[in-house]
Amino acid sequence: MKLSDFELDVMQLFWDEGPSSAATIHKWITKDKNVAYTTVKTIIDRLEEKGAIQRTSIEGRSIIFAAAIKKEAISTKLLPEFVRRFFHGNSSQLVAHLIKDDKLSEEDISYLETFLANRKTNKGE
Amino acid sequence: MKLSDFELDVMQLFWDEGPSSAATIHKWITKDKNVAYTTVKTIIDRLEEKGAIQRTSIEGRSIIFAAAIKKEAISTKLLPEFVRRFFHGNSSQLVAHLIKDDKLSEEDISYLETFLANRKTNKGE
DNA sequence: TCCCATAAACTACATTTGTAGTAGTTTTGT
DNA sequence: ACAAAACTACTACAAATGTAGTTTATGGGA
Repeated sequence: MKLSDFELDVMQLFWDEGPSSAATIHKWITKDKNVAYTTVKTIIDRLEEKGAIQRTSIEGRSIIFAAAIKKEAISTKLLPEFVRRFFHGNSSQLVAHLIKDDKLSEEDISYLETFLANRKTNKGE
Repeated sequence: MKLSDFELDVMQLFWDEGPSSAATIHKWITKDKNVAYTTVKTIIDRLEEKGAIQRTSIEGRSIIFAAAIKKEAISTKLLPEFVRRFFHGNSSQLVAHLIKDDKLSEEDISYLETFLANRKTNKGE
């Protein structure tokens, strides 16, 4: 299943906020960018057609939709592609890049160091 | 500058292999998927129009193109977006994901250890 | 020198994507 | 009970994307 950028942003909300109506999604989306309600509704229609979301119930006249696919299903497919494209398929280069660009806190880095150390320890099992 | 998937794949080759003709790029591309020469040429034309590549010389009747933008310029823009979408904007979650899913090879781990060690050495400057 | 394989340039076209308007319907406040 | 607000379903449309054919010109081998 291929999702566009906008579709992914909407899925984001279903994943993070749970089952929602088009109106609710629209409210969230407009915090970031100004789009008409019908625009969001169209994206939702397309997501339903693609099978990424499904109707779960009705509240008043509003249809409540919920994610029908897991976020991991998408990220697991896109991450390797991303790594392939920009880091020669080498995940460690991505991590190095994050460190270099100061995207990781000292705490994150300590954790990583601990992990690396432990991993070595546990290897001979 | 926004590049499509196919355009990114072609840029990949310019970045990794250096200045090339459309024919050469086509040869490389067809190792992965079967597309007509003209298809690749169209992508190259579009990349040129977008300013992502530029003509550097002519060999016989072939135009040699080369990347006009750095790979980092693209990854630096796309990575945060990717992290935002799939890891709540939290890079450490991405790292955790890589660790959990065993996406780091022995090589990756050595690389990271070296990288982290060097980083420590250079920190107090 | 002359022809042809080949490369560039241009054109084409279906599909996807972002964006939104309109028409019809139903819940709900008064 | 009725009208307004709001929500769905449908339609529209330009731009981007993936894909490739056609036309034209020319570098290079026979």
